[in-house]
Amino acid sequence: MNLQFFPTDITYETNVQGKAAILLFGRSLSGEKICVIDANFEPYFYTIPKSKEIISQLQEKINRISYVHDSIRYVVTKTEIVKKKILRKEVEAVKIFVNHPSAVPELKREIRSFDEVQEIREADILFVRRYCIDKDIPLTSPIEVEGDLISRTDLDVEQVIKAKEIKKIPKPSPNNLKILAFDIEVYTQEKQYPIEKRDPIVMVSLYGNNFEKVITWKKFETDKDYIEFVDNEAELLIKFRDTLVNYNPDYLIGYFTDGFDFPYIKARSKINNVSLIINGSSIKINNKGIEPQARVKGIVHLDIFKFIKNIMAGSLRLDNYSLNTVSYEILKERKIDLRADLIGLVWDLGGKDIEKYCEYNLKDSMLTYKLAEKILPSIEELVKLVYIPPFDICRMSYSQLVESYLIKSAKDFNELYPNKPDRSTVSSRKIQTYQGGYVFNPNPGLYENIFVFDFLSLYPSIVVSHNICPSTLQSDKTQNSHESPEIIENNVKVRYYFTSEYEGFIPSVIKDILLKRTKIKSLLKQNRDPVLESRSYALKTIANATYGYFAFFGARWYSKECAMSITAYGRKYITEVIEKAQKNLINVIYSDTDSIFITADSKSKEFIMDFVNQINLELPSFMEIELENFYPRGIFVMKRGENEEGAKKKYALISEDGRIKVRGFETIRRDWSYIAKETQKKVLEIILIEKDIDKAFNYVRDIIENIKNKNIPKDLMVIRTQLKKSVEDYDLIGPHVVIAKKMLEKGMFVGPGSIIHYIVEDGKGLVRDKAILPEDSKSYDSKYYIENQVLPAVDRIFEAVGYEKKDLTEEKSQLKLKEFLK
DNA sequence: ATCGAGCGGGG
DNA sequence: GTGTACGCTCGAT
Repeated sequence: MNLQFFPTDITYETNVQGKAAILLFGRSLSGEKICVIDANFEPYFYTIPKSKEIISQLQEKINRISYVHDSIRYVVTKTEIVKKKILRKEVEAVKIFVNHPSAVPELKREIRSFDEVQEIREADILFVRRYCIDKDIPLTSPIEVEGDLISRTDLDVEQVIKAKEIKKIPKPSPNNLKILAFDIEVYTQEKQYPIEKRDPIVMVSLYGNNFEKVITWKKFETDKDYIEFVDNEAELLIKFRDTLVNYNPDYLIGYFTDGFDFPYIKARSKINNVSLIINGSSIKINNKGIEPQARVKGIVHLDIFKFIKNIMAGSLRLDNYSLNTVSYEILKERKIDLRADLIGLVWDLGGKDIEKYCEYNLKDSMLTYKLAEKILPSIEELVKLVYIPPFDICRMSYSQLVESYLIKSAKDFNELYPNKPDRSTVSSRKIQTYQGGYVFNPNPGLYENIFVFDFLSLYPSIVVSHNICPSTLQSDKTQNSHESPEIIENNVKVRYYFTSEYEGFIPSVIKDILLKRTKIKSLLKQNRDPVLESRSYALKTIANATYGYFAFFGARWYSKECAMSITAYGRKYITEVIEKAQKNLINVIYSDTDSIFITADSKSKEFIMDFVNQINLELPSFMEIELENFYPRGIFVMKRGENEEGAKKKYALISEDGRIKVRGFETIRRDWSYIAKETQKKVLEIILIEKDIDKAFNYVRDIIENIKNKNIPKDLMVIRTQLKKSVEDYDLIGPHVVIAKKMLEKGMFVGPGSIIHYIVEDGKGLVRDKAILPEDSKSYDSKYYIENQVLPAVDRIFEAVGYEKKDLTEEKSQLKLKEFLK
C-alpha cells in the first residue's frame, strides 16, 4: 500500500534479527494516527588513516572485526573507501557499517586503538538523527511511504505499516496535527511545596481543540460538565492515561512538565502501584543530566517552558518566565488568581470551593494550549531546517541548534563534521577570555524617553561578508584576503586573515540562511503569512546564534580566532553608528554588543526613525538596526569606564503600558527574604512610576529604621530554602540544614523537597548559628537584615542616582539629597 | 580563593 | 542512548 503522512516522533527498536528498525509515529493525511516501521537503514561511522597509502590495509583489518560481549554480537558488516572533506580539504576515509547502533561505541573504541588510525569521525550522531538526515526526512513535513500493513497490538495507533520505501514529498502542505495540553494540581500544605512521597495529585486538566476535561477524586456539587469524578488518585492516573490515548494527540504540551508534572505523575504511579503504558512503553524520565526530560512513546511531549526559556527569552526579555507572566506577554491573558499552596486546605474542607481549583487547573492547560498554538509553528520550522525531531528542538539551547544545523549542512558539502572537544580542551577554552562586544557604559542615573535599537543580523552578516570560518582562516596575509580590524590579544596587537579564494563552509551556510530570510521578508511585505513569519523567525534564530557558537566552549567548530575577528568587526560597525548618532546630536546612553539605547531629548520620534532608516541604507547588505521598544523612563546603575570583562549590566526600564523590565537584579529568588524583595520592588516602582527618588530614598530609610526598631512583622523576615537531600547527606551545613535537623528533633516531617523557613536571630557566629524556626523566634538580627538583605537589594540603585550606601544607613544625611537635586 | 548547594519553572 | 547536559550567586571552609 501507499500512504502519505506527517511524521512527528521517531525512535528505534531492535527486531528479532537483532537489527535496528526505525519507528516513525505520525498522522496520515486522512487523519489517522499511524506508525511506520523501516528496517532498511544501517548505522555507520568513519575513520581516517594516518596516511593515504595504508588505507586498504586498514580497511582489511576493520573488515575482520567481530566479537561477542555479554552475549551481544558486534560486527562490521561492510566497509567502503570514500572521499570526504575536512575544512574544505580532501581526505580519504573508511566508511564502516555495523550491525546495530550499540555496536558503534564498542567498535569505535577498538578501531581507535589501531596504529593505522588517525581519528574516528561521526561516531556520535544518534541513529534516528542520522536516519532523518540521510533519508532526507524532516519531521512534521509530509512523507510518502510504500509498504505493507502489519499488526502490532502493543502500539496505540490505528495503522502500522512496514516500509519498503519512504521519501519526502517535496511540495509542502499544512499539517493536520492534534495538540493536547495538560496540567496537574497537587495537594499542598500552606506555604509549602508538595512532596512526592506525601502529597497526592488531586486533579489533572486536559485541553484540546473543542476538548476540555478536569479529572478529580473528591466529589462536590457542580454543573460544569468538563469535570469528571473518579474514586481515588490511582483511578485519576488511569483516567489520565486513557483520556490521553483516546484523544491520541500528536503533541502533548505542558509548562515545566519535564521538571514537575511528569516526574510527579511517575512517582505517584509507583506509589499507587498503577502502570501507565502508552504505545507499549511507560513514561520515561531521563534524569541523567541536570535537567530531566519526560518522554512518552509515540506522542511528542513538548515542555514549552523550555523553548521559551532557552530560545525566546532573549527577545522577550521578561523578568521571570512563569506561565502567568509569559501568558500575559504573549496572549494578554492571565492565570486565575488563586493561591496554589492553599489547595490542601480547600481539598480537606471539601465542597464547592474545589470547583474553583478545577477552573484554575483548566485555565492553566488552556493557556498552555494557546501558547503552543503561537509557538509550535516556529518549533516546526526549526525542525524542518535542522532535521531534529520536535521533542529535541523544543529543549535545545542556541548553541545546540546551530551545531545541529551545521551537522545537517555538512552533508551537502561532503564535510566530515568535527568531534566534540575533550574535557581538557573544554576547560582550557573556558578560562580563555578575549575582547567581546563593544560596551558603552552609561553614567548611572535616571533617563527619560529611551529608544532601544537592536543590531540583529550584525554578527551573521559579518561572518558572510568577511568569509569568517575555521576553513578560511589563514596563517598569513595573502593578496585579496579579508583582514580583521586590530585585536588586542595578550596585550599584543594582532589581525586575522581569511581567504577570499573560496567561500567557507560556515559563511556559505549562513549566507544561504540570510538569503532565504530576505526572500521571505519581501514576501511578507506583500502579505502577512503566519507560516512564513515562523520560518523567518527560525532562520533568524539560527543566524543570530552563529557568533556565540564560535565562542562556545563545547562547540565542534569552535574558533577563538573567528570569534575575536567577528567581535572586532562588530565593534567597528556599532561604534560607527554611535558616532553618527552623536553627530546628529542624538544622545546615546548605553550600548552593549548589538543594542543601542538612546534618549530622545528634544528630538521627535520621526527624527529618530529617519536617522535609523538612513543608517540602514548605509549599512552593508543584510545588516540593519530595528526598534526593539520605547521606554518612558529607565534607571542605569553601571558606571562609565567600568568596562572590565563580565561587569554586571544592571538596569530597569518601564514601558509605556507601565510594565517594569529589570535586568541584572537578582531578587526574584526564593532564598531572599520578603523584606528585601519587597523593598527593591517598591524602590524601582517609586523611581520609575512616580519619578520620585527622594521618596524612594526615604522609603528605604524608613524600612531600615523599622528593622532597627524591630517594627517589621517577622513574616517578612522569613528566608526560604529548599532541602534537596536528606539532612544526613550534607557535607556543608548551611542554615536551612541546621533548621531541618531541629525540625526532625521536634518530630516534624522534613525530607528532600521540603521548604525550610527560617529567620536569622541576634547572636554570635555564622549565619547558621543564628538561624531559628519562625515560630520560635522572638526577634531578628537587624544588622544581618539591613546589611545582607535590604542593602544589597537596593544599594546599586541608589548609587546610580547619586547616593552612597552610607547615606541610607547614616543618621540624617538629607544634605546629600539636596546636592543631588541641584 | 575554592567549593558545595540552591535557584529557576512547577504546587 | 552511535550523546551531552545551565549559569549564576551565596555561605561555609
